[in-house]
Amino acid sequence: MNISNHIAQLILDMIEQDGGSAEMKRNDLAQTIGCVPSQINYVIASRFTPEHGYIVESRRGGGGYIRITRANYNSPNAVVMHAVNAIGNAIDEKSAKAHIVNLAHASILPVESAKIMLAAMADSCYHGLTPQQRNEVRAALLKQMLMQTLQ
Amino acid sequence: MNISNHIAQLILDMIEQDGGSAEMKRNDLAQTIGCVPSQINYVIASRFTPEHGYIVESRRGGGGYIRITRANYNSPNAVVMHAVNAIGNAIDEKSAKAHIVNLAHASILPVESAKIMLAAMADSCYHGLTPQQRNEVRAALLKQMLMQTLQ
DNA sequence: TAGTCAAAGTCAAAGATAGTCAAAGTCAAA
DNA sequence: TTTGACTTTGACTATCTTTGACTTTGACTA
Repeated sequence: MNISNHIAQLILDMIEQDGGSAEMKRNDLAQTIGCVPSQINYVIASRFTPEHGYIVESRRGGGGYIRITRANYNSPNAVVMHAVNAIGNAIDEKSAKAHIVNLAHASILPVESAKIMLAAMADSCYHGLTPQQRNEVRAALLKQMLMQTLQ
Repeated sequence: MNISNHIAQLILDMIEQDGGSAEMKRNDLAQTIGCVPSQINYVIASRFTPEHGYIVESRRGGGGYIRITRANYNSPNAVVMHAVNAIGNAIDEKSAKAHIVNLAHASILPVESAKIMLAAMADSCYHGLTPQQRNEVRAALLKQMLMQTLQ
């Protein structure tokens, strides 16, 4: 068993115990497991992504922490998760908006929420970026926003 | 829990108790908490800014004090427009989130909307961009989303 | 008015965390 | 054997907090 799987399992256990979320100090966790701190980042980046249904927040400095929250996965949420997984790591304005409109149309997203997300998908917001960058940032944003609605 | 959070919580409680404002002696507060006086300044500078919706007044010398007041609002649209104007063409994650939390706290933004916007402000969404680009795109996005809520 | 003391303000250094990135290692499949 | 995906490592960076020396301001008294 490699170390990364071990770390992931520990985090999963913490989330389970804590009823849906886990908060930890990166250095402490690395210490108890016996790995370099940055490996925690690797594990999070590879196994606790929005596609996997997790939201990650963190803070540096004294009192810093990493918090991982699992979106709860009931049936309306499954549709959103499906969309999140379909987005990939880049998406153009039209496709992004189509996803949002679909979810709103299916009454899975409140109209208010959909409007805000639509506003954030407009190409005009991404002035100064290459088309490639735009699409990548847009995908990241859309996924984060959609995940947020599952909280 | 770090000391700064503790100080912030105390101040918040005082404001709550006093119905919107709190007045204190910096040295006394530092004494009771057990920190150096200048840490009070740090907490105020990082958590009780105008962006967070607070007004801070103070006076040195004998009988000196620090007074922190939660700003009160009248016309919701005006407040949003004020925020939009204050954002300028670049903003960092902390300030952006402060604005949103502030508007939500003043019941100008529904919690749902605020959550979505907060998700979109996270630095992690802007992977691959320079700090400058991040702040510019973030500002554009936040303004677009806030404008969207105007009625 | 000048001097003294009692506040609060400023700022930079040190400390405490977490993040990024690229190089090197591992291992299984082609 | 080569290749490529995945993992491990550590040097370097970014951010947030804590501390204390020094400065500025205001009130009061001689």
